[in-house]
Amino acid sequence: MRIDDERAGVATGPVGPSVAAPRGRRGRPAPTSKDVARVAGVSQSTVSYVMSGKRPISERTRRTVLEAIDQLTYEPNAGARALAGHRTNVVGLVVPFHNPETASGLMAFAEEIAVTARGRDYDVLMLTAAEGPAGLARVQRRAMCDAVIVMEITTDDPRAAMARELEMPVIFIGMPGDRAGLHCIDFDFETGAELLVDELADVGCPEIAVLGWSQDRVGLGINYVPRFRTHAQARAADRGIALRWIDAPHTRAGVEGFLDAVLGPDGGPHPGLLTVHSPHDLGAALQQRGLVPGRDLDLVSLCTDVEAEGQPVPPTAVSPQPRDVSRLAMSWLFDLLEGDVPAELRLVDARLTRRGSVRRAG
Amino acid sequence: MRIDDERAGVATGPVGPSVAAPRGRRGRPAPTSKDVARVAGVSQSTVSYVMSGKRPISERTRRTVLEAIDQLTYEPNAGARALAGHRTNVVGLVVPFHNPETASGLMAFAEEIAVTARGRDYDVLMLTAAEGPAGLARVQRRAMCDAVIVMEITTDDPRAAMARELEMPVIFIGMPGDRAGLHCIDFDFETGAELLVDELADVGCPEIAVLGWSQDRVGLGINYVPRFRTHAQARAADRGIALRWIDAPHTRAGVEGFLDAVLGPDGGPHPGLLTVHSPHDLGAALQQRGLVPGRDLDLVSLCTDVEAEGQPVPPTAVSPQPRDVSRLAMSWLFDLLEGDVPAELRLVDARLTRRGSVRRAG
DNA sequence: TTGTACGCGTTATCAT
DNA sequence: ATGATAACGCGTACAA
Repeated sequence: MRIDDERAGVATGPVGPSVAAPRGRRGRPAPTSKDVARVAGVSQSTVSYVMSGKRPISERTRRTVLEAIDQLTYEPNAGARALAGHRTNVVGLVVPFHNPETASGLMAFAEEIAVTARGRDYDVLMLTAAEGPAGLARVQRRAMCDAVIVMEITTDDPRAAMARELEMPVIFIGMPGDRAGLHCIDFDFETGAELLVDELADVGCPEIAVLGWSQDRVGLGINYVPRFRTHAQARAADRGIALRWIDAPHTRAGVEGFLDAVLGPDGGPHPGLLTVHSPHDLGAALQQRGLVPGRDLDLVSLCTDVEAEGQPVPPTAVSPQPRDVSRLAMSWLFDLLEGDVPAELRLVDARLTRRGSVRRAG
Repeated sequence: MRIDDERAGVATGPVGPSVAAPRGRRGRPAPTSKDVARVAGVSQSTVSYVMSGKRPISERTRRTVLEAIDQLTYEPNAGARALAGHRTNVVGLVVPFHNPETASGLMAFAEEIAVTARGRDYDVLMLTAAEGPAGLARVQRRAMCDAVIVMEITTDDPRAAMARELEMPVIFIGMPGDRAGLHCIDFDFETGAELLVDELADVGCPEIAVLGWSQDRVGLGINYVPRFRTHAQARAADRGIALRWIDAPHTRAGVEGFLDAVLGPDGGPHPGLLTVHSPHDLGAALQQRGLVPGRDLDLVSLCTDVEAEGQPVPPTAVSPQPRDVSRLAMSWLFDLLEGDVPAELRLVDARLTRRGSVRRAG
């Protein structure tokens, strides 16, 4: 089919047969468990028990019922089920939509959560961070989900107090300053920082220059920002090497400014470079200056494996593992839904992946 | 609070008072409309009618009821409401999680949809494209939402047939080859292509080189890819200028290969450049070669305003306007929920924004 | 203008 | 091992 001929107007008129077949009370209504019961020749409660497995059913009736379900393509009405069962089979996910910088990371989180949820017949309600703590209260009072996952926690997050009040399980990805009574899961940024600093220190860098987060991002109060920084600095001090930390925006200009500030004279020694940005811009800027990581200088990065391997010179890096974090959060969430689990902090291990952007001895 | 001292183990133990206060039947259950009725001294149905406005209520009782609602912080139980009212106040959103390239665009779509939904007291159920057509059938049979928005439609999309079967409104962002009976909304990529080609033709470029989508992306069968390409080529032919189209992956190497192939000799004339990628990499590669758009050559781009303005030399561009498309989709969706609206194609206007990356005459 | 009563489709508690 | 039946909380037709 060619589309050329249909672009006459910007708002094209009616197309196809739907004008004649108005949407509405077309087709039959969705089958109910009552229908299944009738077809299978059993009572409605038996259908329910076959589905839930909450009481022994003879193999014969079980098959009959399952066949009827299959034949009618029956699926339980979510509202009715929630009303009677006090369970929605839905998890809320509070998405921090601001900041396009981390969009691909957020998508990784969200996808993993959605897929994991479906794997246990759960669905995901997408909530916006803009609703704040009130949003959490709302979904609980309306009984729209059984639990909530909240991403991008700030040190002074107002949702922490709300989470403590709620009767519904809440899992924080990230952590507020005071996490008493909260279920928090996060990547081990502390160890990550140490691994990266160590990697540069081990090859004899006399100095480390860190390209940190933009001021905007620091201003948000995301908890892992100071966590990473503090530990990087502490480890550098332990190793007896200087560390220069420069926050810069996630732009071409930001990266250039950083390099201008930290690179030594041409031909001279360069400091070890550590970036918490996507290595994309930094890599391009270095290339432009004719500097190749692993040959002319040493570079390590805090970035996902996907980001690292998309680079011309993939950097040695620590990945914050969004997918692992999500999976762990979901499995914890399901445990919480089944029984009581003490509030605690769970950290996902940091690991360094070497990719040859550091000049290793030997 | 310092976190240093708590990193002893990777999985830290219980923290805070929640160990003593197990989650469970704490607090009271959410108030019901019956509770509101009792407090307000009216019948339950009156409460319902006050909320829906579906019958006249005396100002006095209305106030009393609203006060009771406020006092109890009552919110209607979503399951019960859906069961009785045959309406969920939820819209499904099918998110195409694959391809990290367009993550920031997807987030823009999703955020706009979520915010618009909340503006009318709707929520958003996040569905994965991985469920395919069956996912649409599922949410309808379970009565989990009142309508669905599907993004990233391919020319031969299997969800099109399903959408025609469903009783629930479905809005496609993008369009399949045969859109009879479907409600589709999309950006006017055809006009966008023409505007971009014209812009280069108008300043006398003897030739245009297009940096197209990666083969991966082309292979997905996203409908706007051939739409854009066909119209760009046709318009170039109309204008009597040559157009070279080169598909390349969204990487540094892809961009370099493109430039190597199309740029003229040093000092010689360069073709007008048109990129459908984010202009980020192309801009960097040009800069590295000492070429400044608007001074040494002409460059136009198909990218969002945010992407354009994040560049050192913001390119003249046509934005696919993800937010406008989302808003329009939602307003159309609400119309569909209120009554019958004929199936049609709605296109969002293409506009060119000049930013000085093209050497204009005069 | 307001109250009464039934039904929505499940789950879960009684019986048998 | 299975069948009646009572909630669950809200919307709405019917009565008053």
